Amino acid sequence: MKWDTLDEEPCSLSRTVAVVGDRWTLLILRECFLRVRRFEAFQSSLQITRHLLSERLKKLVRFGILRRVPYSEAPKRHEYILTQKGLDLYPIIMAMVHWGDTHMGDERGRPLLHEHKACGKLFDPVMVCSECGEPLHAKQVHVHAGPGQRGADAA
Amino acid sequence: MKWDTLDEEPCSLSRTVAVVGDRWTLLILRECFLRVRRFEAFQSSLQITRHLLSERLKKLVRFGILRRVPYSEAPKRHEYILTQKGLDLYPIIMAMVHWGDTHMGDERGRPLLHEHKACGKLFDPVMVCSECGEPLHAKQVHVHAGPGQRGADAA
DNA sequence: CAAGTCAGTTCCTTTTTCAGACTTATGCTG
DNA sequence: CAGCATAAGTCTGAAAAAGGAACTGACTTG
Repeated sequence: MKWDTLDEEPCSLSRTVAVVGDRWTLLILRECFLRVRRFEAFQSSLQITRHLLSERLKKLVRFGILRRVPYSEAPKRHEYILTQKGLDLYPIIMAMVHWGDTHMGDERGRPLLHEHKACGKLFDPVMVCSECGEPLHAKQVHVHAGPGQRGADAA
Repeated sequence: MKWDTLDEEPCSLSRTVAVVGDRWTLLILRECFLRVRRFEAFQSSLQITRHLLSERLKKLVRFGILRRVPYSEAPKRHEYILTQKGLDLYPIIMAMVHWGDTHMGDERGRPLLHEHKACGKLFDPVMVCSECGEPLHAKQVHVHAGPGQRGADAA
């Protein structure tokens, strides 16, 4: 597998994996959604090596997930803010959190609870069909080749 | 970071990342959802080295995502089938596919189209609140510490 | 009975990752 | 203004993971 051109594969999953398909990147994104924005803050909360953090942040900026915004001119300093493209990763993160809550829990209960400000309740994320609104299950989905297909790929 | 105990972190995202947080594992799961089940089939469609494939399949079986089921006794052969725990990863995969469709597309259009058998239409997956049914956005969610929290973690 | 298939395993090389020290620019403190 | 702190990196050598390719073993098929 040539990981450097994974984002050009005729498979949307591969293209997403090219961006978020490694452990550190997913953990960095978790921190972003928890409103962490600065290099030192990422580093100390994740205990990631500075070298890798630097590299991963650059990659996320290159892919347009984060924007590097100056917050101080005197000593030039920047923070990393989620773009819309980055914010749109939220369902992926929430789906992973929910799966972890459901299948990897321990006796202490879930680590975090999520409140939906719109309705004021604690909730779980549910994935539904955009057309009929019913919850989706793998076995009820049929896959067709789309216009962007080459041979046979994707999920 | 001690990757070998990531599945015991007080953070549901970390625990999920422990299982699916690498590129090969995600691509293997894609194939599973496309009904690939056998060693040779995974290997030839992904071009993964046999060594890594063997290791990843073992890990997925150990975590209870796949079940190794015999399909021939004479020469002992097995296939790898998604368990319920594995099928429940579907929203993660679909969220990734949808993000790829939306943000990593090229001029040829999307590689695959998904039909919901229940309603018969081509659809996109949408993540909604389990309580009010409205689509979820990162900025409308407030996070509270849950009973399983230690210090401060998770998304 | 030679060749092929399936599901791995073994061995060796190359690439990534890790841990920690070093750098650069600046601000704060006495 | 010397000395320490802070933020955001870069550099380096050792350890771990991934890649490539050949090898094994238990059959099956022509």
